Amino acid sequence: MSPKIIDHCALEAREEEIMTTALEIITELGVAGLTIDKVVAKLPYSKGTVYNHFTCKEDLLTGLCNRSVKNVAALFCRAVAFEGSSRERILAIGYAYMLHSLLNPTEFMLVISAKTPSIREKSTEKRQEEHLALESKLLGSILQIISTGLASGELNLQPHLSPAQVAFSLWSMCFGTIALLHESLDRCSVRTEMNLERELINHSNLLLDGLNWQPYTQDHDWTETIYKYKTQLFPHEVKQLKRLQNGYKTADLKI
Amino acid sequence: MSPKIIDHCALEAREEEIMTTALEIITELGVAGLTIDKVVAKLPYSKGTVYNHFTCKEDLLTGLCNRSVKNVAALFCRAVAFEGSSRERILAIGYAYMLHSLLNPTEFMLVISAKTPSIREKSTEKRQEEHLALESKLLGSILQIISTGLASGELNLQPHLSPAQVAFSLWSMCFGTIALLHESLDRCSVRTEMNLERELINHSNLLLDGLNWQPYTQDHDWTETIYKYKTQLFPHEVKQLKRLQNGYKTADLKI
DNA sequence: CTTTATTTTTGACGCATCGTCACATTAGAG
DNA sequence: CTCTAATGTGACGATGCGTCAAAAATAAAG
Repeated sequence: MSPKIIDHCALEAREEEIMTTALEIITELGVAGLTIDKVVAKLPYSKGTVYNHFTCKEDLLTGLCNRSVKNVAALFCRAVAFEGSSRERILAIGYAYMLHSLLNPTEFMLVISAKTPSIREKSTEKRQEEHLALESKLLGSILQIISTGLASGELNLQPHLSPAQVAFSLWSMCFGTIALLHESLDRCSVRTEMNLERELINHSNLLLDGLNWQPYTQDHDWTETIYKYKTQLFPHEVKQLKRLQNGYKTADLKI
Repeated sequence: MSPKIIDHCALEAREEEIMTTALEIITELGVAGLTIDKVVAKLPYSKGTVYNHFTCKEDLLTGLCNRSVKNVAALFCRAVAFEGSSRERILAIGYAYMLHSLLNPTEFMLVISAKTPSIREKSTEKRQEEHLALESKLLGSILQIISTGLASGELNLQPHLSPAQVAFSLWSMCFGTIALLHESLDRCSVRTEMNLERELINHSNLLLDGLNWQPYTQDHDWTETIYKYKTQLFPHEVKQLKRLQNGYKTADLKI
């Protein structure tokens, strides 16, 4: 009677494998170069099997995007646990977001792509919901820091602002800054002169000063805080990033 | 000798016609539903002619995006000319951006789409450059207001911040806020409760307070300023928006 | 071991869309 | 009217998507 029932674990592993292969192709050929046929060609499975996991190309892209957001969420959790003032921890969130975007430029771009109607329109309801849930998790980390800031008195909200609104401001600020500066990596424009790390910290500090989140920018040595992020909070990621950037440099010299 | 030589004006008019048709299709069927064949079918020209104007679908999308940015630039120019303090004028920029995004949701989405690698990768160098030039124009309007703010003493930049950096912060803040809240139009999530106008004003005010751009949020009646935007600066656009929203409501009721 | 019922995989196929290119059309100069 | 070069046309090959009927795989029952 009872026939082959596939291990749920094995299924998930394969889904992971498909996504990894897709990401390789995207990194190599760009999002536009991604083709289900190419994915299948690189994989020991057939097209039908891939379509058992993802209903269409767009669904696959949303899946990749979600995997990326999961990684961001993990970084955010570490930022929440940073030993320091609440303002140091909220700044660490932005720093984590930035690190992630620099370490995984392809995946970060996917997050933007996935917000695009042409992709949203076609991907599964299920994966859409997963995406929203993951984003809520991100906001959750931010809200957590906000509430400890409120509790400690370092942050005093003006009456017309709710924690959710503040969390949203912080998030959209990070998103906008990173999204717009990311392009400068391979394009020349007004933004070329800009440095993502510096701009993000500046922009964050402006907003946090505006919120009256203490200590103010001028009352604290933020360089030192950032040094702590680099050495204590995200040492592994920073090392990886340096290796990546040196790799690029060497590659450029060879040309 | 000299054969049929097409009027430069006529050429441009036709390009405009193609873009308008494409936009109609996108509004109706979404970006994913856009097909060159569909555009051609709606047009009295053939496919070859369309391909004389745009090298591929993506190039057409970038063209549409640029047309949209041109309209934003026009609104920004009006914001710059607003009679009021420099802070009122810089806030008007964000308000203009928001109005545009609400009035032309399809086109605003296109701006995000056009930043997507899959589209950028394929569109013409020429149109890419045009896009950057247009963005510089937007930043130019912002910079103009910043410099009058500096001249009047209402804005005092901290030494580590350049006007360009401030302009960039303002731009990315607007972009991020609008981009992330725009989705709420047709999706339910944490953000549903949020109101784009209120959030954008809040977020702008936080940032401007952080910059010490006077008058501060609590020292001025911003409700009145926004009333002026609505009645004096962008009366036509606001009226159009109200009509649009009423239209939606009526349409909903019919279902 | 064979049978059977059921799940899973397969890849050829039909369909849609893309972008091209050889040919047709057009408008003015001779 | 004829010739010429710019412009327009749409049939065509190529590519990629998503499906589905058939094949393979699996595990319990006989």
